[in-house]
Amino acid sequence: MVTLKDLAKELNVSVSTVSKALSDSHEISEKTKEKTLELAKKRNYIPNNTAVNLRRKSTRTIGVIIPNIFNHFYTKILSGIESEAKKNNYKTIVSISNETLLSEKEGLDFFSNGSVDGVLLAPSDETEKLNEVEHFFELKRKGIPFVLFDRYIDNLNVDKVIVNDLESSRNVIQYFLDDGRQNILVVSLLKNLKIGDLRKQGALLDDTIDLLEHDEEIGFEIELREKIENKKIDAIFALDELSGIIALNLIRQKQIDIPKEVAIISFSQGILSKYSYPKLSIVNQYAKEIGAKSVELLLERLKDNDKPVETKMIKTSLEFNQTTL
Amino acid sequence: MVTLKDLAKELNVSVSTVSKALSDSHEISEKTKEKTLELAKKRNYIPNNTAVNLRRKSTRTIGVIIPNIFNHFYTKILSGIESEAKKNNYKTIVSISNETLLSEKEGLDFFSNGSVDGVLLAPSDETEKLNEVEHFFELKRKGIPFVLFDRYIDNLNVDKVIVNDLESSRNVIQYFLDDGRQNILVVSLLKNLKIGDLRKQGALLDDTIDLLEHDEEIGFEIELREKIENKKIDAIFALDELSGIIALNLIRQKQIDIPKEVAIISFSQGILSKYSYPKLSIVNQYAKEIGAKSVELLLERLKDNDKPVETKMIKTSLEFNQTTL
DNA sequence: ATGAAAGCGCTAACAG
DNA sequence: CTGTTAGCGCTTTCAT
Repeated sequence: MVTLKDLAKELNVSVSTVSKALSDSHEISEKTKEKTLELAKKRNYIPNNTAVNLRRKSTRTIGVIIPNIFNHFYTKILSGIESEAKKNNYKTIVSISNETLLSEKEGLDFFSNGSVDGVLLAPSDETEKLNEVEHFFELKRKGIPFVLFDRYIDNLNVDKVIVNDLESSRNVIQYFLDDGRQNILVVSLLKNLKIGDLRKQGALLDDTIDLLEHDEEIGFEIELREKIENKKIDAIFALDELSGIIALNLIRQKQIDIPKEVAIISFSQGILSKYSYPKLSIVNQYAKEIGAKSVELLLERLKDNDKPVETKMIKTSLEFNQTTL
Repeated sequence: MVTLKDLAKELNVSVSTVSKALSDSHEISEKTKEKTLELAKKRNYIPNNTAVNLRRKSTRTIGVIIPNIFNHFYTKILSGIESEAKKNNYKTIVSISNETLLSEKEGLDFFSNGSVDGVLLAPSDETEKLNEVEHFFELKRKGIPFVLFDRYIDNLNVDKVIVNDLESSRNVIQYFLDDGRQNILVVSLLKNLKIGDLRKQGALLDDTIDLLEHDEEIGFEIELREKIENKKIDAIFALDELSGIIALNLIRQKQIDIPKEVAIISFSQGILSKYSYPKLSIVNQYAKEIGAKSVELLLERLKDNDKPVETKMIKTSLEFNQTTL
């Protein structure tokens, strides 16, 4: 590894001269700058990031804790975070909690030790279910700037980016009703998740609406099959993509006509629903925006730690597809 | 931020005593250790990672450059990398190249400045197509340990983890032939990609086998539709998941019986094919293993930079599904 | 225009 | 058992 010292020695100048020359300081003569630049290039000099960070007391890096990397929704958020961060000359470092509380805590510990300037975080399933939130409060106590996205935690007074789930759900149901559909079934694989709560609340607009929720795919499919066989249903609203796809496939398997006999709409972020046949109509969540907004909020917080806490809401949109509606 | 110095002052001992006490050194008395630990906890002391890294000249961090985070194959690899790294007490930092040469280079630059101990890298589409590989050789010249995975680069003498694409393809075709299928169509959306080359090579076992490749979904679908209408086909082998799904949906749309009239097998990593209807039969690529093996190779390289370069091959497996075969 | 020196927070060799 | 000191590589203030 070649350091400033090495260059200085070879150029017969001091370390500080080299440092200034490389950062194009006006204090240094053009001639010296030239020579220095040339040698730096020749020797493949790269500033040691660790040393720079230590000196600057900033890393220009954002830590991201994400529950699940197999969920297209989160990869899209991640991609939004990445590009917004890059735009602002920040790097991103990702820790995947795999929906476990332990991993989430480990990730936070790692991020708390000066590796990053701030943290973007979506709590894991487990964290939500156990409602174990002490580590978030501790993070705050430690004074580490962070932004919560997608999922939320009660009473935690930090910057947040959320989605208008409740309202979106209402809109979907209203759409079905306006379309003359009377026997609506709401399905979900989000049992016990806070995020599911809001969607559910919005969906159960009146008591004619039936609900089937489960926390596991196989069981869900079995129960759904029964429901479809035993009950008249003319519309299905899936609160998550997976239950939407499973419902779609089941309906097709039963040779039930979509959308004439049963219409389907699902919360989704695109990948499974895009390549399903027929294509699902979806409630699009603009995951990229969620990521970008989170970065934005964090950078503002980094600039001014005293500014009042903010909550940004990202609106969903209904994306109709005539083959399922 | 609370530092060793702060603790030392408050405890009326030297910085080094505190440092040693916190790392449970045998040189320090139990009493001092206790007191120190207590205060550290009370003051929420966290060692500054940047300083530790600078001092140790190691970051215990692996940099990963991945072409595409929306591809389930890569997220699976990433997950394999993450857990294997964690197991070895290494952290992971991810840079997404979005299949562009520029991003890939930027990622490498960032990783070259001491932020990571070594790099895991899958070249982007663009890099492969342009065959622009100078930056890899430069990385090697800089002496940064790295491992190539999934995609490969000619003449680049580094550790590699690859998949036995060629052989797998041959096996699939052989399976079709043994099954009495005569009119096999090979489809692909991997046009111009090296990885596609090997699969193609293996698939075009004899000249009765027809090929349709494209680099874009819409065009692919149009041509495929024509093919299916004009030609007798009793088996389709898709060299990538997307073309597989598109073919599947098209066949279903045409009311052609699967698998009686047409059988389908596709290269895949699970997500789209798992939730397709009917489920696709696939060539599974064991993406997690690819990730884990890459980490393994890198850690070995980190330990001994002089050990001979290695290439690990991860074997695929055929996963049959009676509804498509 | 250049250099000396201090210091970011930590570890570790060495001294006491 | 504890402390002193040097130094990781860099930036920056303050001489010169």
